Amino acid sequence: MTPPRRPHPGNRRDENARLDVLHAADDLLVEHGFKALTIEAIARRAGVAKQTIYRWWPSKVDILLDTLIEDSEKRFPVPLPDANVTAAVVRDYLRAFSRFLVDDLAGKVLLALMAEAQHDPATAASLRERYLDPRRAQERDMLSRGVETGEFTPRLDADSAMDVIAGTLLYRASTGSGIPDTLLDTLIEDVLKPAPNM
Amino acid sequence: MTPPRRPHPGNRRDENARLDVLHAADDLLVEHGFKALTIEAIARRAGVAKQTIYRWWPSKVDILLDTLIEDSEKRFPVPLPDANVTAAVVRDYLRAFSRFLVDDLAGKVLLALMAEAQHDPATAASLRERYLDPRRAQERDMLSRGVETGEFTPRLDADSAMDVIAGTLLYRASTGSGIPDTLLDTLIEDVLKPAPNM
Amino acid sequence: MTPPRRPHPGNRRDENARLDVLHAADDLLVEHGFKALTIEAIARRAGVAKQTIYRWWPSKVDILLDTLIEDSEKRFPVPLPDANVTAAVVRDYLRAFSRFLVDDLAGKVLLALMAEAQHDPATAASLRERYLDPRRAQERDMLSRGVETGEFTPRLDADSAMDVIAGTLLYRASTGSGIPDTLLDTLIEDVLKPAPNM
Amino acid sequence: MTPPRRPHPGNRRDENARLDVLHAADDLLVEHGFKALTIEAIARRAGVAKQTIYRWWPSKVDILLDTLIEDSEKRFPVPLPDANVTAAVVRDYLRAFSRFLVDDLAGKVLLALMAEAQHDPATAASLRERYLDPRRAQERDMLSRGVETGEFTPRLDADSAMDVIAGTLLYRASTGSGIPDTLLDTLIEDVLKPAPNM
DNA sequence: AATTAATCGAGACGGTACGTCTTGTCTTCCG
DNA sequence: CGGAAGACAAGACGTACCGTCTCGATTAATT
Repeated sequence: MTPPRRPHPGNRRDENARLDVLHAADDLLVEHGFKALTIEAIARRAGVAKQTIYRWWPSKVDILLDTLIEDSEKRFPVPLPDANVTAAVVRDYLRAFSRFLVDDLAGKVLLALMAEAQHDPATAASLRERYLDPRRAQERDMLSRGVETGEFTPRLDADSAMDVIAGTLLYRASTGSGIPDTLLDTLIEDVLKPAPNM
Repeated sequence: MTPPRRPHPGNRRDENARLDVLHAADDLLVEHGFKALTIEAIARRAGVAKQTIYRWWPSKVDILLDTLIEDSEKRFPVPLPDANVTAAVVRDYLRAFSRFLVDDLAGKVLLALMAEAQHDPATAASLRERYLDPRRAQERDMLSRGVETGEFTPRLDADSAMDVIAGTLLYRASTGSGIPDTLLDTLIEDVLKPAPNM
Repeated sequence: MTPPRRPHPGNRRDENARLDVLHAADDLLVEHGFKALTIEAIARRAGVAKQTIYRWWPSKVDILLDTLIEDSEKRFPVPLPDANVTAAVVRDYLRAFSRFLVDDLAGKVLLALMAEAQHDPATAASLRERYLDPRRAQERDMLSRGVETGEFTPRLDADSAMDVIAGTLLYRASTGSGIPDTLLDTLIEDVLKPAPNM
Repeated sequence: MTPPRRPHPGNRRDENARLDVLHAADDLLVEHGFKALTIEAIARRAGVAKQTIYRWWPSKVDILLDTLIEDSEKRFPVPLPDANVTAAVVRDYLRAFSRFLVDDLAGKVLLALMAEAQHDPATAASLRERYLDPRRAQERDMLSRGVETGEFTPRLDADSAMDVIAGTLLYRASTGSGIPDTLLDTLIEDVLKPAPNM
């Protein structure tokens, strides 16, 4: 009588449901903003029962984190640990990051999560553990190697330097100001102080 | 029947009610976070009717903005337009700003509003118009005068330079990392490039 | 600058305000029903301050009672105590009452107050004291004199007989069934049993 | 966290909640009157969420109607269509109705709904469709059969006769006058005119 | 004439209830 | 057992009235 909405794969986790939820959350965030991103709305849009969401994700923040981690890795991977860290490599990485924040719809997810982290300690913890800290470790490593090879001579430690750069880019992106190449280049010059033979 | 709990000032706005709401909102934000900052909770805590809040504030964000504007002016006023802008003046101003963000409970209001602005365009507009833009205009003016007198020789325009500094400080504060004086000093050195006779 | 809204008669009660309130209440009841008859709506419509209403009337029910008493006296006065009570006199009185209930907008006020009396004991008391009891006393007297002169030979006492007649008419009016003359005539015949030489 | 106060039967309607609401509404009406019968109060008393009430009942009137219909059927059922309609049967039915109105707490529900119907057309429609019309149809049938068998010889049609009787009884009950047996008996005599061999 | 006293329109106030929405939990039934 | 469906208790949303109050103006009667 009732048409089967979706083939149930039995007692294994339904990969279709998982993807539907991820996409629904992403779409809702982009289309209607974080305020409209309720569990009910996601379930409605994904054609999924609320319980299915609660079963697999502790909160809507974790849904976004899942998509953010996947997308970040695709859009602006940190250069591999064994790569040669030249000034150009770092600049390209930061440009990719800037484009992710400003032009990429997936970048909105990061901005939204950064904001939500300010409102909710649990989000702050998840975001830090699953996203910020791992990436920062890679970035710190990248910069450190650049410093070791004399490519950069920053006055700040690698972590603080990354805070200056990331903080500036996030601030510009979050206020909708955009990030011109000249701004980023000057920032790299002033903070990282690359060797003149760049 | 019910004893009057507070003298009604008639058909003029009740200053007591206004202050009670402001303080209640502030306290709730600090004690229980932005998530607990509901109109109902503010009304309950302030001993005020919900309608009194809706009558005078379009949203809870505007309540926070009212407290933020007052507190900012008290805690870290921008140096007056006719003041002599030395490197020390700028450094002191930025230190006051840093302390506001890190140590002052009122600083949490700014961080919360920055976050909420990311979630809600209306908040973004209010925050920009009533707080960020006016202060930025003063700060830009401050820096520009310092540049004119040769006190600073930044490679960036005054606005971008302020974005770097503010973005960095806000990022550090929002992640709970703290803002050591050495970080701020180096940031000033690298970005604003003060004259050596500082 | 501001045009004077209404000439104040000074420290005497403003008769215009009184009439405006009465008419506003009446109009609102007829146009939008009892549910829309709020003090705020009356004040709004009458162009009067709420306090002016609360100063002179204990409740909105008393406003309606004021209009009801005036209108009833005009539309269907009880025959004077010294009048000769013939069957025709009684029938004419009851027909006037029926018309008041069914056709007259003022009759809606009585139906509304009867209903409200069921919901609110204070209304029941006011309605009884200021309206029902005085009229019933006159009606009882009217019937009693008709019985004394042999015009009627009811099996019930005057009060119960009036309850049957009034109850029936109010029920028909309140259900919107209307009150045909034949129904009223038969009711008089069966209950009051007038002398055959009517 | 919160211990389950009641076993959840899942996605089927919770019969316990339904009964709790019905009883809470009934109790509140009897104890504090119609004015205190708010959805919030019912929910509070029943230990039920407001949404649960709004999910199943369009308005508080429909809650009362549910209880009224059940109680009426129990307390004073109309004699079955195939029963022999003697004067005694009709008198007993009307006495049960009178007792329901005067002595039974459930009778207050009918009086309250009759009153509310006067204030609110939607209530009038519901009350008529779900209660008054069905019962009246049965009563009309009862009387008609009594007339056909010569048990009664009323001057009025069955419907009008019932209006006289019901109107009188409701009026007496609503004014708190009570309904003595002699009043009811005389009313039956005068209006229905039963055959003398009663 | 100056003062006093009451009325008036206006509207702020602390409350309560409205009907809607979302939360996270729980239960049923189907595949 | 996973998943769709959806009932449930809880509680916030923003609005409408309640009845009380205070304001500043206006006007009549009393100094």
